[in-house]
Amino acid sequence: MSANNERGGRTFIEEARRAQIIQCAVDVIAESGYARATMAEIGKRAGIAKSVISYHFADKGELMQELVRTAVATYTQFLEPRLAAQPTAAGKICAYVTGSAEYMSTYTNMHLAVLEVAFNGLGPDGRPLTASIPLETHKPTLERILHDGQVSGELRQFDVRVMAGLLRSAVTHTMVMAQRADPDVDLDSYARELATAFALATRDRP
Amino acid sequence: MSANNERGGRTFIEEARRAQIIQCAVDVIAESGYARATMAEIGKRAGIAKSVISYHFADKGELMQELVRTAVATYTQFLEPRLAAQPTAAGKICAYVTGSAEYMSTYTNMHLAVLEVAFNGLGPDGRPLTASIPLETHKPTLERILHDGQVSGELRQFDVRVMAGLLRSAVTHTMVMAQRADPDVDLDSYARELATAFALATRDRP
Amino acid sequence: MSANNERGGRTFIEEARRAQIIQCAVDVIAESGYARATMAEIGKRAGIAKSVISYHFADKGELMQELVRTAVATYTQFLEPRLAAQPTAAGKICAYVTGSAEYMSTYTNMHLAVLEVAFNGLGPDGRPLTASIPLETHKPTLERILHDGQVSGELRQFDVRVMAGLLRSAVTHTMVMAQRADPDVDLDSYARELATAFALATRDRP
Amino acid sequence: MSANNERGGRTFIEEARRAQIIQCAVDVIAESGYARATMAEIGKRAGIAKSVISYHFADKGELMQELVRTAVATYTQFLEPRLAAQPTAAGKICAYVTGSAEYMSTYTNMHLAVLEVAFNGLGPDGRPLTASIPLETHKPTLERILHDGQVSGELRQFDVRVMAGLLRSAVTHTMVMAQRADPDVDLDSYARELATAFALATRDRP
DNA sequence: AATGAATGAGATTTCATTCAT
DNA sequence: AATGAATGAAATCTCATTCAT
Repeated sequence: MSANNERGGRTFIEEARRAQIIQCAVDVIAESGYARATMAEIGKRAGIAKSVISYHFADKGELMQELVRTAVATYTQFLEPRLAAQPTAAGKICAYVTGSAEYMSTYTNMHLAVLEVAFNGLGPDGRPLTASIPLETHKPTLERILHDGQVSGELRQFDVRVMAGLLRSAVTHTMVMAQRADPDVDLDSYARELATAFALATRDRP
Repeated sequence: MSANNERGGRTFIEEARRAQIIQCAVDVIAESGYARATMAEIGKRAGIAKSVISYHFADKGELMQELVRTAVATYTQFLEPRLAAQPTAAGKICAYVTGSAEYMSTYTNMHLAVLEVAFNGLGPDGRPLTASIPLETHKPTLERILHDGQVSGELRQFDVRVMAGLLRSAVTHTMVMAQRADPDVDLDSYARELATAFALATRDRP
Repeated sequence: MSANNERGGRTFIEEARRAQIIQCAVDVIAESGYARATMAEIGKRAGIAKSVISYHFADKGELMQELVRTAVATYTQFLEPRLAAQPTAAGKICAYVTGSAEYMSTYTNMHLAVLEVAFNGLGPDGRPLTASIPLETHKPTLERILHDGQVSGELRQFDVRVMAGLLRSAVTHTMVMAQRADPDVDLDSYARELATAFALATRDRP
Repeated sequence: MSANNERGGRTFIEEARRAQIIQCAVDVIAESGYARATMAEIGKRAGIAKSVISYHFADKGELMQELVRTAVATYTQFLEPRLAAQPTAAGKICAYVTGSAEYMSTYTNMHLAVLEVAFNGLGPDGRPLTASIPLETHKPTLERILHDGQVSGELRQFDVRVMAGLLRSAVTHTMVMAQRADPDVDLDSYARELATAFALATRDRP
């Protein structure tokens, strides 16, 4: 890898391989769980020797880090316009829930994989990173949305951190569990149910 | 272990050892994460050789299974009277959330450990058991409560499975994340905030 | 290994195994060189699985460290009485050279192995330890002997560090090379030749 | 490489590349030790891909062999006129020691590197070459000088192989160790000390 | 002449599990 | 009932080497 690793300056082919490897890692993790996602398994899935992974990523940690980075970027790009399109806080909340469901339908494995990594993966220090970075990604955004809604009088007075946390859980936990329990679940209507619940829980006038 | 394992017929000492080992596993998992909870580490914590664990449990899977069984039983015993004490659906929902917070304060490590196991552990088939048994434990109970509330006209018409799922997530995910982010968080008031949200989201008349 | 590693408190059997493993490592290194002395190779020589080595030593570094420690202690125990028996500086110098030759005949592999480790081994920091500790072991002793000889007027005025260095080299390098070139070399007479040279090079009156 | 490798018939550019690669190998080995001198590292130092090294040298063994050959040739060219300039055996001995010190000051890395290779490198058979070729290079020359000195009556009767070995060690071991211990050591005066010692140890009349 | 990419062999280390005592 | 000792499978990572371009 040598100099390439240091940010920027990567071949087209290299980018393609990295993307392919990340995708295979995503698939293996989503289908078989983090514990089974060994270098050998990922390599087998990609049809390459496991040392090829070592060639393109400094170590397993970097691979997982890149996987998470990719997933978060994809998710954010997916969600942002949908949030921006809604003028009201209620609209944004609904868009967050339904948009996440839509994302989850489109990028199922990626959504599952990033959660697996978040819960099972270890940081560089060897300690579990347990959802530290990835899952908290959108919390600041959510808190701002909720806060603005309270200021404008659209939403009632509640603890924004609690509600933001519940919103995150609804998306990264509730829906994921539902889909795991029944892969054929209709995420769309599931999300609408959740959105209704949040609308009632957050609106100002009872 | 010989014949003893097959349910029943365990010495008093045996039971004590098993309980001790489970407790040590709980502590190690809660403090250091599932990945670090090796047999050696658990044994060290218990002050015994790791082979003693193998002596009392068929394999690591059985240990984890028993850990989960214990935790679920404790949780259920803790929660049941609190639910029974509430005549209304709204009361039961509130009791579920606040009771869980109370449980989480009392049995912090157990609550954390069982989630770690649920997310990271592997089933007998080698596939991740991801929340299969443990997290779904109270879902039927919750669904019944919600359903009864709808029938009696106390609660509005929503999809009980969705709402039950969200309730489970609030307890096993939202609050846990909150505590991880800030170990000094006041779980009591956190739970009250959640309870309010659920009251608004589920009550019949707006 | 657990608690045992922490100094003291080792089983008899464990000590025996450690000694056996060290001895096998010595033999492999002396016969095939440091590069070939892999865990697998050492294990094979000892007739044990390579993981047994890991069981008794924290890592390869600790094994090498113990090997060097053992060798240095053996060498020192061998040499000390021979030095103490000589009252004069000249006698001690001669005893150092001839005693080392005798040691080398008795513990050939150990002498060779410790030099291999010194030159090829890596320290905990990953940098080569190149003879740092082991080879310098007796230099202070030599320097004191030479210094005392100068003070008493028995030896001429020379730089004691240079002469001590040359003495060390004669023993760890000249004789070793000679034996490698011809394994049947008579170390005894070889040492006597060296001793004569040093006597002439150090005595006071020409 | 095709046919070029077989001696002779190398482009000017080819020769330049080979020389550059050898020099970089020398520097890496001297500064970081043999174990760290991987193809990748040497390539990085030279600013070329590691496959370029494979292109110019059959394998790592050939590179090291060429490195040693170059170093020995340089050393010999450096030393020869200094030896020839001295008519007496004593003068040649002194010139050998001081000349080597001068060489070591001028080509520090090369001197260090060739020793590293001699001690750590493996021969074509996979066995360590341990100083076989390189370190013995000048021993015949030294033995002849010593022998001639004895015949002419200038030097006393000693075993020329032993004394030649000690002379080699003084240069390849004693001085190297001294410089490693203290990089600022004054090699010139160090060499003069050694020369005096050898003069006393070898001259005929006490 | 040069190189990026790929590869496979091999080294170290971890860990659940087994076994004789 | 307990344990120290041993084991083998598996995982990660390194490195010299090869090959198509």
